Amino acid sequence: MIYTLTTPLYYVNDKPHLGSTYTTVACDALARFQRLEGHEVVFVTGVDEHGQKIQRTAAAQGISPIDHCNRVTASYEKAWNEWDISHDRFVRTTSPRHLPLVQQFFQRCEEAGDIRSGRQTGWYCVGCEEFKDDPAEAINPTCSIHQKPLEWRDEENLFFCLSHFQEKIEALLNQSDFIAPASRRKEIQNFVAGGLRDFSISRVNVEWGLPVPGHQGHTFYVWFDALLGYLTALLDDGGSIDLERLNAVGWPANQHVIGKDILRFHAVYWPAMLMSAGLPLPRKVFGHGFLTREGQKMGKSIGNVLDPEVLLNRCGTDAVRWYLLRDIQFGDDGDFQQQRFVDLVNNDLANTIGNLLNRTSSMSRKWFNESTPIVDSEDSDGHALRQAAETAITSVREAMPSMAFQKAAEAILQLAIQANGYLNDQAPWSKMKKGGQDAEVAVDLYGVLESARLVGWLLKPLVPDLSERILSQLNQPSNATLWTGELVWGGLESGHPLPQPQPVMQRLELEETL
RNA sequence: GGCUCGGUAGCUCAGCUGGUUAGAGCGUGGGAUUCAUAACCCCAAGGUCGGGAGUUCAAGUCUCCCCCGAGCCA
Repeated sequence: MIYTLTTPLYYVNDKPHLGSTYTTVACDALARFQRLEGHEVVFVTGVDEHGQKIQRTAAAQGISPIDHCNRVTASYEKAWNEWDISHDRFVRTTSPRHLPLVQQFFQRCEEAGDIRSGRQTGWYCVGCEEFKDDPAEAINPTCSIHQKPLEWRDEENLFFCLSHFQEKIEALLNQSDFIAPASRRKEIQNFVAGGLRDFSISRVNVEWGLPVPGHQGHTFYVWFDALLGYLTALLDDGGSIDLERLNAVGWPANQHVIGKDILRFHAVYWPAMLMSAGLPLPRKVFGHGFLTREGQKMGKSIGNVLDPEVLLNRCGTDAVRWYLLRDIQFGDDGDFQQQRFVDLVNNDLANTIGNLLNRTSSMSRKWFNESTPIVDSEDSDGHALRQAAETAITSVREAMPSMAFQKAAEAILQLAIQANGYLNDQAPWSKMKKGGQDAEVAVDLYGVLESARLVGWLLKPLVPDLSERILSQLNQPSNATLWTGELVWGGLESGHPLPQPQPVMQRLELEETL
């Protein structure tokens, strides 16, 4: 049973910004979790490269569209590589494999009687690649999103008969778990209730697009072509491009993770297209929120854009991943606040977790021959921290599948906090001073080290690098592909050598504003 | 203009189907401790739950009106 997960296919207008990084990191955490749980995962990401906007952006730079695409796409690949994203597929809509898939899909829709031609006249925004509803007699209307003048169009287009799917789409949206988070459902339902209108899926005079078979001069509308990239990605396993193969390679997707702005395309247009082509529907569409910065929308005009590359180079993946996943309720809008970012990373990662490991490992080495203490299984099994550890494990496993990263992170932190508290209560350093209580101290430290080992494993999907450093500090192999066998109390070996402790997480000291 | 989602401690937010003195984390102040990354632990101050009216024995939690913010559609 394959677990298929997708990010949006990002539009290659510019290099990745913080928003696309956020989405991708979140998907990465989920993908890693599902793999550790034993699922065969296909994690898809990629880029959407067609459309008039790309054509014009390239022209403005005096380069060909494909050169522009190659350049921007390379920046995505580089970024995901640096962020250590564990995607299985990276699809490009300019890939030669994509064209036959789009044409096959289109033919199915055409044969199903869901394609018609029609005249489309009206004001068009190239930025949105959409016709607007401004009245025909409007003089110099502008797009409210892009603040750019609309262009008058009068052309023959092919239309997808979305109107044929009114009832079916309504029924789909009535399923309580199709759109997540639930708070976004009504907006889409109301949109659909207003009556679905056919939408055009081809353009004339846009050369930078895939040709529509049997319709000279038409290229596919970017959205039609882009959504199909998900299918191309799945078929990109060395086999043939054949829609019949889809269910063997991971379709339907378990989850499309997207920004809330493109929820309509994924929850309405896309399912209808799939229905027309006789293909199964994705199980869930998750529309997450947007990030602001210090309470303000990020934008070039305000000049407050936070570049993920700067963030990465200055602070590292762990810090940023942790902050984004732990502090922002995935689904809701979130605000990036630098001071809070620094505070949380230092408190949670460096102090609570890092220092816990550091202090305990240091004690254990000092008093138990540079190793973990030797305890018998009875003492280990009945350890005071065992319950806390098992609670944390259960919570993480419950929270992660629904992308409740915040809950998972809190559960892990809770275990570390309890272990720190336990140490302070037991005060092994005092016992050692008094003498004669080595056996008791051994049990105390074993339980804390074991908790740290579990924290290390539980952090793996969220902050994989830090996880590895924690486990290696405990002299544990971290290369297991499954964590089922690891997430069991008592896994830490008695009398196991411990390396000289090194801080696993540096405190962030940011003097400057990033 | 219609619709959707928010408005709870300085900050970010939890508060399910209405029910004891409204919670957490961060920040701030104080204390304790020394194993540790000036760390960890404990304690404290701090809120008329956007405003108003209503339903109820009882409302942050339900109804209506208004104000503010974000977004979707016009």
